[in-house]
Amino acid sequence: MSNPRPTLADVASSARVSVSTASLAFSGAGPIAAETRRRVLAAAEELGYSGPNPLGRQLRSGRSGIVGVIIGDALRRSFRDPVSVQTLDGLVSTLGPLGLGVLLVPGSTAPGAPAVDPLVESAAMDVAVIMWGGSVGDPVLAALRRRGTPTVLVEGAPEEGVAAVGIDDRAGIAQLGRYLLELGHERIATVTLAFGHDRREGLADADRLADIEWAYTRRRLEGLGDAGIEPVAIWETPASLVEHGTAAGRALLTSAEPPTAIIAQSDLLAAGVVLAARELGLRVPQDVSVAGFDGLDLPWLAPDVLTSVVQPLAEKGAAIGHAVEALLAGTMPAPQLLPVTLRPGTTTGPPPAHHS
Amino acid sequence: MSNPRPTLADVASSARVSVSTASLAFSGAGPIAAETRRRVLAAAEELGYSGPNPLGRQLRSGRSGIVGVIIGDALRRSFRDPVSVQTLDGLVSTLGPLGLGVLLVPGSTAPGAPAVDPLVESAAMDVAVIMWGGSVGDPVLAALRRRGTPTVLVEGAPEEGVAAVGIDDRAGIAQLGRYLLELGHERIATVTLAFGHDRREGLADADRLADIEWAYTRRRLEGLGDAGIEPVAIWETPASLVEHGTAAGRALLTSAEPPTAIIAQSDLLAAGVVLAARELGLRVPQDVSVAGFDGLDLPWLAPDVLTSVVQPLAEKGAAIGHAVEALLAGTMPAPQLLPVTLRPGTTTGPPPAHHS
DNA sequence: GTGGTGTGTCGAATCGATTCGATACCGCCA
DNA sequence: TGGCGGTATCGAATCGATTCGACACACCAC
Repeated sequence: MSNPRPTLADVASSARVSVSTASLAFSGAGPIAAETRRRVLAAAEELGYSGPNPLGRQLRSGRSGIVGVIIGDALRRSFRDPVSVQTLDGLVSTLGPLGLGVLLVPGSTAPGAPAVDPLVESAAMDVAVIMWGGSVGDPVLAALRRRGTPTVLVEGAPEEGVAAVGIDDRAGIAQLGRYLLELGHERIATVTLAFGHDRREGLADADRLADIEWAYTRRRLEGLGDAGIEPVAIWETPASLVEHGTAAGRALLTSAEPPTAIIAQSDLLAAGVVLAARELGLRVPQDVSVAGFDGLDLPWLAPDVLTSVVQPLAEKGAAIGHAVEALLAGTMPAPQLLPVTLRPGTTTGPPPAHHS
Repeated sequence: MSNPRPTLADVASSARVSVSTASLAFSGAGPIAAETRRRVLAAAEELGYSGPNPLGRQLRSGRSGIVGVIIGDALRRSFRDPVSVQTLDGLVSTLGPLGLGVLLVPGSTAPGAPAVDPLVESAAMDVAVIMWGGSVGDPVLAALRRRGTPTVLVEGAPEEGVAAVGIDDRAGIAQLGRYLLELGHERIATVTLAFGHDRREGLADADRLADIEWAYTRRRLEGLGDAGIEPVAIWETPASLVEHGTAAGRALLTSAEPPTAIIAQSDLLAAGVVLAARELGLRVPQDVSVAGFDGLDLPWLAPDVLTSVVQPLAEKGAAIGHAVEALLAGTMPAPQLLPVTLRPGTTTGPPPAHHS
C-alpha cells in the first residue's frame, strides 16, 4: 500500500508516456499537449505523487536552493540580539521570493574552540552568509573557501574573493561622538561589544586593546578616535545584552571620577546603562548622558527614548539578499556600506554644571 | 584552471583507483588499505577536491539531513518573541550533534492568505516542525501530509499521524489562577495571545470567543475556567509584544471597574501591563497584581520580578529534537506534555483593601 | 595441495530527476 | 507532390555519489 513513494517513472508509466514527457508536464519547460499534461497530472494524483523529488532535481541542476547562514557560536546569543533577528528577517524576506531557503548553521562547535561545525563542511548550500564578520583567519571562512562556496561577509573586514555588506558604523559613531562633544562633554566612557571569542567582561587595558578580534568592534572604537574622543574608560562586555549594560553602568558610574557621558556600542547595552543609572538615583540626562547604537525601538525604556545611531536593518537584510543573488548569478557584487543616521533622543543633554 | 569542481571520479582516476575505492577512502565504510587511502586523499588534496558533493550523497541515501522549521507567517514576529527563539535554540543544540541542519521556512506567504509558501511544497527536508501548532485544517499541515513529510507539531491540537510536543499550559494557567484566588482577588482580567490569523486587538466579545483558531490560546482560556475564574474582561492582542501589553494595560486599568489582577498569557504582555500601570501611577502589586506566562528573565523590568508560570524552553527544544530523531528512525514518538511550574514574583499580592 | 577465511579492489547498478538530440507526424505552401 | 517548419513525444545520457556482489590474492591449517 504505502510502498516506497512513487517516482516520476511510476507516474509516467501509469500515464503511458515517457519519463521525459512526464517531467515536462510538471516543469512546463518545453512543449506539451494540454491533454497529455492533464493525463500525467491525473496519474500523479492517483498515485499520490506530490511533485518531483527535490533531491533528484538538485543533483541534476547542481543547485540546492539553500543559503547557509552562519550565525555566532551560540544560537541563543545571536538570537537574543534584535539586530541579528531583524537583519535575518530582512534577508529571509528577500530570499523567499527567489525560492531560496535559509539554513541555520552554527559557527564553531564549542565556544572558543577552533573546530568548525560539521555542517559548514558538509551541508549542501549554494551560498553562505557569515552574519558577524569573521575575525582574521576565521576557520569558517577558510572552510568555505576550500569548498568553493561563494560567501557574503556581513560587518567583516574586507577580504579578497568574498562579497561584503555592512553599515558605516565608524562614521556613525564619529557623528555621535561629535554630537556629544558639542553638548560640552569632556569625560566620555564607552561600553563596547566583545573583543573576541574569549568574551571577557570588564575594563579594557592597553594590552587588551592591542588585539581586538572582531573587525566591527575595532571600527567603532576608531570612530570615537575620528571624532577626537579619547575615552576615559572602555568597558568590554561578553555580549550585547541588557544585563551586561547594567553591569557596565554600575561600574562606570560608581567609579572615582565618573564620566558625564557614556556611549554604548549597542542599544541593549545603552538601555542597561540607563537602568543602572536609574538604580543609582542618577537622572538621565541631567546627571549623565547615555547614547546607544542600532536605533532599536525599546518601548520598555519609556519614558526615555535612547539617543542612538540608527542602522537600516531591513535594508541590510535585503542588501545581503541581493549580494547572494549576484553571487548565484556568478558575479561578484560591489561591497556595500549602508549609511546610518543619528537619532537624538531624551537620554543625552549637556553635562552637569558643576563639572564644567 | 578553475574548471568545474573536481568530482570523485577525477580524484579516483588521478589516484589510479576505481571510484568505489575512492568513495571508501572518504566514507571509511568498508575495508581499505592504509596506503591506498593515503594516495586517494593526496590526490584529492592535489586537485582541490573538498569531500564528496552532498547533493550526490543525498540523492543516493534519500536523506537531506535537513529539518524544516515552519515559523509563523512573519519571521520578525516569531523572532521578536524570546519563547520561539529559546525553543529554537534548544532544538538546534539537539539537532546539531546529529548532523541535522535547520531550514527556516516561512509559513504562509502573505499574512492571512491561505496560500502556502512554496518552500513547504518543494524544499528538501526529512522532517518538518511546525513551531506554533497549526489551526484546524492548517494548509501547511495538509501540504506536508500530501508530501509524506513526517511532522512534529508544537503546541498544537492532537492530530492523527503527527508527533506532538507541548507544555501543560492549561494546568499552569489553572495553578496561577488558583494562586490569585487564594490571594483574594475577585475581579480578574486577562490579556490573551492572538485568537487567529486576523490578529485583532481589543476586548473580545462572545462572538469572538466562539471561534478561536489557535489551539494553545483556547487551552489557556480553558485553564482559567479550570481554576473557576470567569474573567471580567478578555483583551486580545495581535502578538506577544511589550507594546501590545501596554496598550492592553492602559485600556483595562482605566476602565470603569478596573480589575484587581491581570493575567497576561505571556511575560512580554505582562511586562507591558506593568509598564502601563507604572505610567498610570498605580503601584504593583499594591494597587493591581500582574502575572505572566513563560518564566522569562526580564532584567529591564527591575526592580520587579514577574509572577509567572515557567515553561522549560530549552527542554522543549530538546524534546522536539528527540521527536525528530524518532521520526527519522521511523517510529512515531508518544506525545510529550512538558510540566510547568509557578514562580511567584513581586508583581502579585493581595487586592487593595477598599475592594474587598 | 586443497579448502577456507579475510582483505582489498573493482565494475556496475542505483538514487530521481532534467535535458539534449532524434524522430514522428501534421499541415501548409510552392 | 515534395519539402519545410513547427509541435509533441521519446530514448538515452547525465548529475555525483553509494553500495552490492564478484573477483583476485594471500595466508593459514589440515
